Amino acid sequence: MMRYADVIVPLPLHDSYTYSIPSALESSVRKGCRVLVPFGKSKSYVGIVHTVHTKEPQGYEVKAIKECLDTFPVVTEAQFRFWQWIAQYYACPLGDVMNAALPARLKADKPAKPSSKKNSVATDLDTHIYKESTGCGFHALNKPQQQAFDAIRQSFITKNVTLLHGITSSGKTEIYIHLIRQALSEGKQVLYLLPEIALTTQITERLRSVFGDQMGVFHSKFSDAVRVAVYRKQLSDEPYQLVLGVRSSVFLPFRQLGLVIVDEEHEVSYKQQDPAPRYHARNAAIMLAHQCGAKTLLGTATPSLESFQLAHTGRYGYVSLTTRYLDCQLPKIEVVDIKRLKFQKQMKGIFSPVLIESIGNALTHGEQVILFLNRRGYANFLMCQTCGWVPRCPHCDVSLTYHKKTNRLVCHYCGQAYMLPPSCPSCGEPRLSDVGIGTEKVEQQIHRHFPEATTVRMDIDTAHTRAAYEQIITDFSHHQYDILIGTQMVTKGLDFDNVSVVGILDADTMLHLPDFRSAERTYHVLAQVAGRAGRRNHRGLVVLQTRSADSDIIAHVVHNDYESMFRTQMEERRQFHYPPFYRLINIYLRHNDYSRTEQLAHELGDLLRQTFGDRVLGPDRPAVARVRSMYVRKLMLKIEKQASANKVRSLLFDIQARLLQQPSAHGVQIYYDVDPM
DNA sequence: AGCACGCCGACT
DNA sequence: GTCGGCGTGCTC
Repeated sequence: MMRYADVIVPLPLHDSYTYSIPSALESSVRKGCRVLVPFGKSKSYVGIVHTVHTKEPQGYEVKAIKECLDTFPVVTEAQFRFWQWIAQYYACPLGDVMNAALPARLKADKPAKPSSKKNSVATDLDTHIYKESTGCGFHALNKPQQQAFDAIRQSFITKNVTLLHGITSSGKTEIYIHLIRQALSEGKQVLYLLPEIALTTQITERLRSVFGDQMGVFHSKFSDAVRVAVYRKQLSDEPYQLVLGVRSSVFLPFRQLGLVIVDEEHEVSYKQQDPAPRYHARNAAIMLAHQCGAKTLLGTATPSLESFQLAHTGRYGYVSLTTRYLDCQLPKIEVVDIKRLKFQKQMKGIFSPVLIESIGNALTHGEQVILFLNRRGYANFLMCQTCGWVPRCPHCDVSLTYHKKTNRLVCHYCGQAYMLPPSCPSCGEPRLSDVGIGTEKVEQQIHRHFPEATTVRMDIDTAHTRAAYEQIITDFSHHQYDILIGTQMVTKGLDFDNVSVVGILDADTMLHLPDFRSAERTYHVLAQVAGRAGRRNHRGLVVLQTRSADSDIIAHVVHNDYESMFRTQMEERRQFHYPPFYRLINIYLRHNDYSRTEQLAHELGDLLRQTFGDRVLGPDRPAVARVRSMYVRKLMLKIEKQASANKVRSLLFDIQARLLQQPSAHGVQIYYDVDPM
């Protein structure tokens, strides 16, 4: 009897495609193998065999599989289960999941380039694989750590997920190391997840010194060849027992997964924005662990409200660690009311007198300083002082950021750079003034106040590659620079011994973003930045400049009072129907015609309201209402947490189908962002 | 997502 | 008369 294969192709298509299996390939084609299939008039794709069956398809002419690329499956049964969950929960096609899950070279129809490339693969790997494990060594737990370790083990007896809430410098990594060692000794595999920019050489080397060649590293900045090599090794009979990786490492094959560690679990960068699948790596990791019968440890100094809430209600285990390593004190946080100082004309540009004095003190004592400002570039934007005209990106509907060094206007959304107009195109005024501050301007003003100080900037512009990023960190920790000026990037678990002062230049922009999470995020970021200050036996100082000196959040940060922040924020979330009490689904609608976009968005809104009533918000213009010349509208759905996610999804798909039936809905794209950040 | 097919404007 | 613009519709 003729055999057929349902194949997943790496395209955003909802249907599965059925091909006939030529008799010559009958023995090799099975579930999880890659096959080369013709698709359309002239193209071929590498797809993954999903099902093999004998049911002859009706209504179209079946094409045959051209080639089978594997003798053994490259996607395991467990991975299929996980793919299916991602596709269903995040409302996206399996093809999108396949795209995210497999390194590019596994999806290429030509095998990796021969000989010359092979060498570079080998050297690439060598740089990431150390010789031998140095065994246990320079790593006994202190008493609080040992207690936390025991409590986590105890908690895992009854809970699948445990939250480790440990303040900065409490030595969470040591605890992870002991848990990993424990799991490995039981023959189990461990996945250790870190946010992209927290996966530095520092942490890699630390773990490498303990686990040697039992550990593999999976980073998106590694070459595709290295990623394929790690993927293949995980499929082999001798997989890495420990994988240290970024969010996409949840898609690696595991045989005996026993423990997943999600470090910095509160990090919003775990949630993928674009493209689909828009998955949350922390939540996906919890599901992966669940499907594999493994345990999950969430670690952070500042838990997300979601995780803390689940720990609070007993769904997750909860272990806290409140003692700092080597008893180094938490820094002193001095709040500076820049609104008042501005009024009294005491501000020295963007610096308060206190900050200037503290920086000066640190420098004379040979200590280092970190200045934090969550905006890169020179100025926020330019504005014509006469008519108020502001340069905007013609493709993306956001204002352009002025970069002084290159004398260009840059769209921070699509990356496009523009020449400065010689005069205001709207009224002809020859001078445009800059509004707001960016890291570039901070650096310039620092040079004015401290001409002898050496400075380095860390933001996407200076640290766009992993190497550049690592270089800045290394140079700064070797005191090649006195002052580090940076965006969010400087907040990520970096430990510099010699930093005595941290300046937060403007806590307000973050706090006033039009986003229900802005208060929580501000707390996370400020608490993490503050944790960078302080040396062994030497209390650090944080100068926190703000226009909202009397706001709750600032007080919570100053008193290191997570629980009050939690209570205050939870009350707001409850009142305004936000997570963790409600589940959010953003529905995006995209079209290249302005009025059609507007009209269809309203029609979709009406259809949604017929089913979901006032759980529907919008349509609204999203923060960026036009991307690459497509108009975008956003609707938001707020669903009670206890409602069935499957029911909601099928209702959504019904409504989408009804809208797309109309001839006027031609050329419209609809996509979902489940649990948006 | 590609890629071909198709139906209208400016060229040899 | 034909070349080519990119709108639209399909891919097992």
